[in-house]
Amino acid sequence: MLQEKASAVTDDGMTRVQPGGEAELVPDPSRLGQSTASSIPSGNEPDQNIENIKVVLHERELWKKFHEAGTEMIITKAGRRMFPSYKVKVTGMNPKTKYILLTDIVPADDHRYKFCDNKWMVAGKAEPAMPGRLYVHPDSPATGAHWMRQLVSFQKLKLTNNHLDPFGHIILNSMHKYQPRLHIVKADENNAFGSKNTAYCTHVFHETAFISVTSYQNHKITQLKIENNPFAKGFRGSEEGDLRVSRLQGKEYPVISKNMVRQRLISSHSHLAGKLGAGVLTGHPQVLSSYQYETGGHLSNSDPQDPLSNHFPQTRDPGLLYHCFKHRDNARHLELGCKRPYLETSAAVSEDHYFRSPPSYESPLLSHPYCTEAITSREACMYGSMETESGSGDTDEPNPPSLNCNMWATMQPYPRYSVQTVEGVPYQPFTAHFTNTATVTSVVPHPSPSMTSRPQADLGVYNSATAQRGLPVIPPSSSSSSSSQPVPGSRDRSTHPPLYHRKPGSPLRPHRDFSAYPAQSTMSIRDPSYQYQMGLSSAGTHWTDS
DNA sequence: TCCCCTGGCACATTTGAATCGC
DNA sequence: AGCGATTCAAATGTGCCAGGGG
Repeated sequence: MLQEKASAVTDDGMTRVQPGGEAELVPDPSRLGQSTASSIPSGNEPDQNIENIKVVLHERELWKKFHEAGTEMIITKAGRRMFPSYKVKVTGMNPKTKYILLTDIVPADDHRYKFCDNKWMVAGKAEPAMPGRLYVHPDSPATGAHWMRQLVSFQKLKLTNNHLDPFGHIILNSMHKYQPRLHIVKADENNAFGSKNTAYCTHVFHETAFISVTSYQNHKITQLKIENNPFAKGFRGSEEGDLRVSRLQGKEYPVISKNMVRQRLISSHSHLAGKLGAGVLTGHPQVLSSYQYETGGHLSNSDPQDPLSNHFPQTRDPGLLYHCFKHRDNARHLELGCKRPYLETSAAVSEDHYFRSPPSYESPLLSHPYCTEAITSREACMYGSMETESGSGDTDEPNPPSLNCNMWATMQPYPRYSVQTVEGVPYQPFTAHFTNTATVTSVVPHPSPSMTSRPQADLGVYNSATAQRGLPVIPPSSSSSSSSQPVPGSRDRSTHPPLYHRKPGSPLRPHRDFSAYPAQSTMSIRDPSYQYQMGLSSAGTHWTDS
């Protein structure tokens, strides 16, 4: 079925799916100097150019270096930036059309990893996925000219392992593999985000996959970070990362860190060298399109160098792309579960916050308005959706200021989650969840036995204020972000983001653009049924299944 | 005992307000 | 008064480490 409707695939594995269901051939992104980005345009305006948008990963070579070593990203309770930071160069946009750029980070597979013998190995089943969140670029929405004018940087994005993170950081599980994704949503006035005409595309750069850690496991990664991250300059200097420590401790001899000892011991006894280049990656890429979910097929990786290329499905069904939403109700079978190290401290965050009783799977993210304190910051607009539900009072901010950023709830797609496709179902436009609880709830999938322990919250577009007022609010632009006001008495701008104030004249009035969402057409941008990812590699060179 | 996480630390960079000169 | 350049303290980001908990 899906295969029959599959779009044409280019000889390089790159496929374009026309909104109308037709496929067109596009150049191999790698040949264009792009990373293995994939996009699946959506919407019903074939003459619009969202399907022609090209995205190039900035500092791809650096990303590759990390990828080859097995990228690790530190996650902390307070939130940690990614390094390398996620920056892209976008071309092919309509200069006058407004777009929203956002990223999310989804599990790359359903494994938990451990660093053993100087390589990553599967250590078991993944913890239940964290509530998905999106990071909306603070410039959003902005015209294509704006996006194409310069690099689009998501460097302010922060990762946390705090399940109750109130700051909108992207919540991840430690020792799990993740894949960042970029979504481009057309949001011009005639094609308001969430309207029937909404078009979007998703780009995935396989070399940006990483394993989240609370402390670096691979010394190679540590060194790469120190060498390349300006903020880590203090640890530079020959072997002197260690020498510095020794100086600090008033010792004449280098102090070898515990980690280094471990690394070096391991190195000396392992066959790392042989494995490094082997590309032994069996952690299956799981941030995959609905096609894979549906067909179990594999999409070819557009990156010919990626050993996992042939793990990706090549078929894509534009029809599925457009109408999956309702199918999800029947097809997404979830068993909610969640590691909750922080939940236990909060009575308000009850179990059912994470464990919704089937069959009416209801994402806690979506069923409970995000209503914590303002999570907006000067730059970051990361929107969560789950933390506060009815227990919003548990946050540190007793009186949450109104939130002017959108809240985005995301879900973590896993390939094994099947998405039942019903042919003939009308196209369901991409609809951001600037909706109230009821609306969101109405569209979340129901659990099924085929899906286990994977809370798949809808990728809703949430705004705390919106959730409370029922009015959607658009993310602030970066220009307006500079006008943000710090929280009085707050030293930590990251942990106490200032309220956000949109400058007059900022593009797109939120209410105009987002208030008219058809409640019943809400869908998830991260709903695998709406995702088309190609060339997604799940791991670095020595991320291996046991 | 091992693994993982947390909080504190020192250092470097970034940011923005204050100051100065034109 | 307005503008741009400079200075400097505060804020922020970073990896390392000791210690704690499961």
